[in-house]
Amino acid sequence: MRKTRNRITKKRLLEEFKRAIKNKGLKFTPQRESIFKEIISTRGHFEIEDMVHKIRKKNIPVSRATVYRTLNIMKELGFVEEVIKINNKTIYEISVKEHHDHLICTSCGKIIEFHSEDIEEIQDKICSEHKFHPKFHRLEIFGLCDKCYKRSVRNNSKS
Amino acid sequence: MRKTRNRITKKRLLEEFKRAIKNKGLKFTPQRESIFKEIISTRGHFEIEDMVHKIRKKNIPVSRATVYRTLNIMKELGFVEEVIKINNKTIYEISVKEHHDHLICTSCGKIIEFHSEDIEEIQDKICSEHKFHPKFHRLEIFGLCDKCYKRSVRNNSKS
DNA sequence: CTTTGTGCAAAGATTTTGCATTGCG
DNA sequence: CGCAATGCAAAATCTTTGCACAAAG
Repeated sequence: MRKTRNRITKKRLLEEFKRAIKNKGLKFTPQRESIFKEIISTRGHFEIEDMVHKIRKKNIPVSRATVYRTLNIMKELGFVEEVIKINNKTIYEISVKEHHDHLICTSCGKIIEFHSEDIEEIQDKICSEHKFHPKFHRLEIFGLCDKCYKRSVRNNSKS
Repeated sequence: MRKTRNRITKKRLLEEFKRAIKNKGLKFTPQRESIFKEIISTRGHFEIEDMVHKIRKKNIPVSRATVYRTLNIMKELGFVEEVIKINNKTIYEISVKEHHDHLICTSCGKIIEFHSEDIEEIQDKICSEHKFHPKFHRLEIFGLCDKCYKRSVRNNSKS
């Protein structure tokens, strides 16, 4: 939904990234550009190996080392927020995109994104109660999507 | 607060773990017992190396391999919920303990735990809207604790 | 041109695994 | 005793780093 708006945002993000890189006296290389684009389009959910291969397919030579180094720069510059690993799968969060949270199916890995203004408000309240200064958050609800849930109910009744 | 109640819970948890292990035809060894205890007492926030050393200090021989293997068993049995890594730091969540969420200071690593019934309720609503069947969730708010926040304000005004 | 970036391969770090031995039940 | 668990060391992963060469500005 709202594809157009999304594309504009991506373009703008890339520009911001370019500016930030240069401001720091660093260089804007094809590698950094394509890595950044990949991260945006995968919304931060990707695996290093895949990213390397995808970028190489676009005829931009890139090494794992460069991906790691670029990710670190992006972290420093604040373009990606945090790195977590869930079962060897690296997940980065893009800071500038509209915030959303995740429903994650532990069976098939499906990720459903959602956003709740109510939750955001409560969080702000909690933070101020604890004198905590939030930068970003991550809310993940793990469970079964409807499909997997139904399958598991079927299987359990057998055992 | 409520230390006593806490200790009872730990003991009960250990009993449950023992039962579950045996039910599966597995063996309840000193290693597994001490690993389980460690996880409970650190509330899932620990590093593998530290755990190995702590347990060895109690004169129970243990290897990293055993810790990893035990963690996998505990995951299968549902005693720990998920494994995430934040900057090379492994965090496990104990499923049975009272649920709580985290405020995590990205500067000093301090973790403040909190619980909000309001958030739980909203989550349930969201899940049912998406036909999602939650098993557990994780809410982490990253930011700066008051101390680090004040320090960063001071430093920024210099640059 | 100068300085930073890149790839490669080696080094580190973390986690898993095969195998001989130990020990719970 | 028998089967599972353990420790060790080797292997498999994942990530970082040193260095020589390439390329952005």
